[in-house]
Amino acid sequence: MTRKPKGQDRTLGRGDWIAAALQTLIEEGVDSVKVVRLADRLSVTRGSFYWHFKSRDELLATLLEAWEAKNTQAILGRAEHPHRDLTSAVLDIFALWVDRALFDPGLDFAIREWARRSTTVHDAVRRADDRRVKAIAGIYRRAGMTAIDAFIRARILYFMQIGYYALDLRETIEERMRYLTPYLRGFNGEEPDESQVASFRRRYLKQAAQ
Amino acid sequence: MTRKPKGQDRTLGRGDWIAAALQTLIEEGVDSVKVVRLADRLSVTRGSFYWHFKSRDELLATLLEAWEAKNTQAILGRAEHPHRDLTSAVLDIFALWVDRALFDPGLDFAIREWARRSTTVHDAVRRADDRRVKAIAGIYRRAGMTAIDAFIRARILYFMQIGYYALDLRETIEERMRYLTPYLRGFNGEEPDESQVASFRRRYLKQAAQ
DNA sequence: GAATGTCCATACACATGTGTATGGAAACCG
DNA sequence: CGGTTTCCATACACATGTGTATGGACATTC
Repeated sequence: MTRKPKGQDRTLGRGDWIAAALQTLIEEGVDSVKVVRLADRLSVTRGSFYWHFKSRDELLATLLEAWEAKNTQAILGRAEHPHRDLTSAVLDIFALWVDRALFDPGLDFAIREWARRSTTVHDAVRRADDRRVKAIAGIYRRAGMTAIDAFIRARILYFMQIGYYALDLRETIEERMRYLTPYLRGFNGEEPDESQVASFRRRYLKQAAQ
Repeated sequence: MTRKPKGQDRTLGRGDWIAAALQTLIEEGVDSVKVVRLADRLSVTRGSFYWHFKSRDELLATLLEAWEAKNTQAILGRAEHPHRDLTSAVLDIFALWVDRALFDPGLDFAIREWARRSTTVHDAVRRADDRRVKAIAGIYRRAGMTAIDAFIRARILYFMQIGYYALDLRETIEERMRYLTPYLRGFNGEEPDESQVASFRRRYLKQAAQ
């Protein structure tokens, strides 16, 4: 067994196990995050795992922390950033839903599914959802709505998107870009500025083409 | 072993296994629908199961059929029924979301979670979602909207509710009844008739109190 | 009331999963 | 270059799960 500390087949670290576990979590759910399978995937035996981790539970706790630290920030950052009008603010949130580099729905949903069977995870998800909805409500508040209307509109926007992921429709970018205007009309209760919609559409269709 | 064909501890049938499996499915997900555990739950051994079913897969297929045959009908029935105005039609849909006797979100969501790991189930869920959205779109069509606007509003209403279940908020009926008016305003883009809202609220708060 | 059918217990073979104990090879460090 | 540390293989004990084979107890039927 040759050791190459910085080569291709260098030795494994906690990070490698976590990365493999995150992918399995997203693709197959928590129940499929098994130590044996990860070992197979990484082409080592379980002996390695139990050197890096105390137990499977410790790995799972780490996965939750990784999600908590990362996935909510994208939403908060965009929602709290000041915008010149309501349309551009909501389009900025839409960008999260179509750009996987900004927000990973697979991870978010895998955690959410896990949350249904673990109170610890459930509580963590609830805190995250609260923060996200509050941040989006700020957009409608700044557009001049009452606190309650802003809160409800934020819920509709956010819940609808979570529902979209729950449905697991697997539409193409083109399909998703088709109905931007009626969505904005539905969410905001006002007619959107078509030039902003068009430029948003162009931008993400081009990005997807790359 | 005493046999009492019509007594309390009568002999088991397929239906008993299916009922137990459905409950486990809802409470713990497909991955927890194990033959051993069902046998424990029913206080028999697995020998009984393999008399009634060929395999675990056969049981799972039966669960999907049970859902397909039942849970979509509630939505279609309410949505296709004619109403005197938009508010009453949408309130009639709302009733589905608050009354577990009409629509079982737990079952629906358990199936949806299962669908993420089985293409057969995924296809079945997709067909059901299509029919549901089309039916709700009919409500907005009859209220005079264009086909596209009706379709998008139906999506927002339906997706938002699926998202609500995905969030697994566990609110009380009182909390859920609090924001009816702003929800209707958000969904329909018009001011709801407050007397209709009030009577809806009274009706379901009273029902919950029983 | 003997044969048949219905429902379930028991025992067996096998697969997959967790966690522990132990030792061994490469890398690092003095 | 000998000792220590780092990382992993191997072997073992145990738990949980599926599916099969077989026989036994009760009920039904003729």
